[in-house]
Amino acid sequence: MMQESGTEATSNGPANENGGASVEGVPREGRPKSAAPSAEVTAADFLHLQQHQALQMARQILLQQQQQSQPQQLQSQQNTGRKSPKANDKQQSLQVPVSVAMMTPQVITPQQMQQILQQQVLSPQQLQVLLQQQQALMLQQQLQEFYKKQQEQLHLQLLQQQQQQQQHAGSKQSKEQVSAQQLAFQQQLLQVQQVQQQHLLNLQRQGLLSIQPGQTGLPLHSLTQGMIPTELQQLWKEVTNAHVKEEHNNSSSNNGHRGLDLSSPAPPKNPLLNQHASTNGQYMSHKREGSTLEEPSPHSHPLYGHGVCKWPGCEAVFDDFHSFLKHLNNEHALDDRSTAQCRVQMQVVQQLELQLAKDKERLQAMMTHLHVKSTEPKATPQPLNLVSNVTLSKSAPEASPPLSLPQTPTTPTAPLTPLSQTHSVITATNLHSMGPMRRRYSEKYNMPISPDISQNKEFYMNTDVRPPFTYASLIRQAILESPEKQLTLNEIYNWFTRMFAYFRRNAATWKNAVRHNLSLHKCFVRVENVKGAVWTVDEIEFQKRRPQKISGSPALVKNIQTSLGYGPTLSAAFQASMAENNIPLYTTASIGSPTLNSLANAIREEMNGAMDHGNSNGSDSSPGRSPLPAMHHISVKEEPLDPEDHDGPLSLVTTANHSPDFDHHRDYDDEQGHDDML
DNA sequence: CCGTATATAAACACTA
DNA sequence: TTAGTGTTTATATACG
Repeated sequence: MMQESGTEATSNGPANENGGASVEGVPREGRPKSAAPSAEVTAADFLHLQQHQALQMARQILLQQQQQSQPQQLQSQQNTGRKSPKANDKQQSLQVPVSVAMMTPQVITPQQMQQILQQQVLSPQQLQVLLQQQQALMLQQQLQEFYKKQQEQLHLQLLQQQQQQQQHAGSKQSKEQVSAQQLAFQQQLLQVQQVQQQHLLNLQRQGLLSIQPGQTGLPLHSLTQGMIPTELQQLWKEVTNAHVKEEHNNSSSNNGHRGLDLSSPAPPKNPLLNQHASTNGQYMSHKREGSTLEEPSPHSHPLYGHGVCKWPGCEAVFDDFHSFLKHLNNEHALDDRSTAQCRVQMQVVQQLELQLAKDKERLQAMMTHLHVKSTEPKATPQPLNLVSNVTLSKSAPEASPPLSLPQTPTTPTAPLTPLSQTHSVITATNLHSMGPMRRRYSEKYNMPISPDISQNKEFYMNTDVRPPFTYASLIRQAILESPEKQLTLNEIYNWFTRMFAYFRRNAATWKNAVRHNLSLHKCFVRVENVKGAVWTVDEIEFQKRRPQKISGSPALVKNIQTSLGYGPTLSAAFQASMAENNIPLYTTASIGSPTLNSLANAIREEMNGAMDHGNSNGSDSSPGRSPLPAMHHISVKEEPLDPEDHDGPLSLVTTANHSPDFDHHRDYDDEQGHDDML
């Protein structure tokens, strides 16, 4: 296992080495990473373009629906997307997203392929490339079909709605119904989007777009998340308005979107439902070896469908299953070619899994975003502006404006921190194989965590992302959150699984870790109980060990200890959460969250106990602020770069509530690119 | 390079 | 005997 994590950590690294240099990351980035070329902009723009087209399409349909006059001209909209200034070389592909098959590579007939293979004109590597191209081309063709179907479905659905609306023009329509309809519509859009992503994927695989794993995540993701929600919202508004105006009844419209399985969930307005669904989806993804692909059965074969051999690059037709089997054994026996093809297929699967993970994340983000939106309007726009300001004005010498912009929109959705983490994780390798939580929060101050704990909480509860806290921190929090400040081991387990999707798998591993931590750290005290034993937290011990951690930097320790008192690991998390709660989006959003409050209290307690001088702490009425000044101290002394960071948030606190987040966010992204943050 | 902190794995003991 | 709980040791990694 450990070995795994090691390699994974490495693979995670590439996420953003360059970004890491931005603020505080510079000094300690010793981790291995792959280079981070700069093709991302192109890829990102490409995706952007595709999304744009999807939206265009949707708009078109909407227009149609509302005006009921103009004919559909979806295809004509295809080339209206924007182009990246840097993407000149790729513009060709960018401009023809839907008809990529027209691009250079030509589809080779099975016979030709066989010939090529048999004559061994090509090296294995060349074969791979060729196969990839062929696969991509075929996929693209399929995708085109799918596109059409999607469009038709969308159209059909909307037409149905119109009809229903007309039919029931007299009756009244509940908002739930409207939203259900909208969701259905959204599902369709999502599907389109997914297809487009697959499309992009194909291009990547084909080598037409070179995107490094580490890079894709950030730009692509930020783009997708950034753009879709906002624009979707607009679309929905349009839809809503139209509906409201016409006052039609579409009670059964929900059924109109039966199109693809994805739309089935179509939850009326309950975000929890959505989250649940997505959570399940994540679970599904864990069983990767599972039934995602076709399962062999006595009468059918995964490589045999509709009378055609589905071996990559082979489309041989067979009337008879047995002849297919014969073919399979003869033509696709174990040899270099098959091995190479198998490797290619593995890559394909990997990519798809990666894509799936991304899409899941996006879905989650969208859900979260929508949920948030209901309670907290206009989260998206604000951060956006502020971010750019903050980023540009202060710490972000390296922050590329174009990137920071698209990034921001995502923020409100998925927790800043986690989101970025997710980026790296998902992008770099896969969700499940992250390295150990090495990254301690000793970098404390730059704990970007999320602005709103409740959001973070939700995020971690539903997203299979490793929380950026140490086991000790988590255990402590679990215990402190409990009414009696004591928990049994099993209760601690339950807390972990309840609060973090990540801990719903690999139970043996993390449970062992929990036990290990309980035993290892003096701060966890086992108390015999009537019915067994419970674990409690010895705060004094807990705080004791922090100085030790920091002791690494002798000169600073004093200052840190006195002014901060809190340790990197544990309180770091809390600090961050606190800080972010109070400072950023907090004012409005966080109030409702009990967890938040308890957390804040815990932190405050911790701070009070720990901060001897209390100057930083005492002066603050708000729990969130105290950490920051302290952090400032540290940063000034320990890391020259950080001050800027936190100066920013600090100064901004008074002025703008949202900006700090993003500042952090950016940092965090960098951080997380390198590591897991634990 | 070293020490510390953490994560992970695993062996082992104890107990219900 | 088994599963759960605790303890302990070993190893790897990140970081100061």
